[in-house]
Amino acid sequence: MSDELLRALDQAGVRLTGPRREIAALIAKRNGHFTAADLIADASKRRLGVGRATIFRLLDLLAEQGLVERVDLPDGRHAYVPCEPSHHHHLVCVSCGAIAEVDDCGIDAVTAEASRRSGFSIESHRLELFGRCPNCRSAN
Amino acid sequence: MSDELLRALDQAGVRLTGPRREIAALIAKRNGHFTAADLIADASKRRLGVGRATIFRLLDLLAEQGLVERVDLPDGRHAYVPCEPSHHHHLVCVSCGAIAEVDDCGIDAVTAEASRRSGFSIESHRLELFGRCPNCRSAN
DNA sequence: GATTGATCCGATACTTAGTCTCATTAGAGT
DNA sequence: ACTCTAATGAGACTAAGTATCGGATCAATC
Ligand SMILES: [Mn+2]
Ligand SMILES: [Mn+2]
Ligand SMILES: [Zn+2]
Ligand SMILES: [Zn+2]
Repeated sequence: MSDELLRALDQAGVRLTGPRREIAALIAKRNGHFTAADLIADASKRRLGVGRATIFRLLDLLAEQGLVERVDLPDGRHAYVPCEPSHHHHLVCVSCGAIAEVDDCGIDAVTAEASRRSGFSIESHRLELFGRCPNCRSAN
Repeated sequence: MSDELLRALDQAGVRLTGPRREIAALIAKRNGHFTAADLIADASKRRLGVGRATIFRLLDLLAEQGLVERVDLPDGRHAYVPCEPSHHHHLVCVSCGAIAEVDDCGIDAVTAEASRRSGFSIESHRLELFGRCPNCRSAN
């Protein structure tokens, strides 16, 4: 349900407008990752009158709040996934686009080692794992 | 020097054309990451007559050969870094754009654990580390 | 060194993602 | 209900990237 997104937006002190409710519903209805273009297509299919720019604006806002996270697909597309606001990483199914979240399982040791070897101080990292989800594994 | 790129291209069995030599030289002259737009600007500044499309085409080709790798910057831009063809990851200096390469230091354990928890089979991963290089650390 | 054919080229048109501006609307606190 | 500001949709605009195509050029062969 989109209630979660809306509640979090309310929390963030921004207005709960009509278009935002509608777009949030579209996002909630999706599974796996989606692009801005997907949402724009959804919206126009349902004849919601929301403007293109409004969708980009809401995605930015949600990303700032950590409610949605940007994923760079291997093919170069920019997608988003609905998200817990805490730090974690994403498993992306290359077959169906399903997403699983994993929290840090040992990454900190890796970054510490990389820092030691390179002399860099590490401020942030991005780890994306690509593979096949349980469904797609058994389906084939 | 760009000789390394050219040798590798030759190895790959493609033609060593004039434009490719010139673009390779531009890449070799860069340090840190660069975007297609950077190269296009470099080329036009030097009045090389190379076409925009040729630059995109060579970047694709180099990326296929693993001589250059695409990095998705935190701000969403697509950049490239000159690269060893073997698997490894990149440390990106958020201040000056310098790059260091680190090979797998314990990532496999992380992906194995993520796979166990999620049921995904993991086929590939992408790890990017962002921070400050030794130069930029001491410069401030 | 000339011939030749596939590869590669630049020009140009096109598509798509994303941003910006601005006049109008509508949310939320009073 | 009133008000003031945040947010909206329309549309122009920019920038990234792709597709097409006739002409140039590389490199293998003779
Ligand atoms: Mn997430
Ligand atoms: Mn590299
Ligand atoms: Zn799947
Ligand atoms: Zn630096």
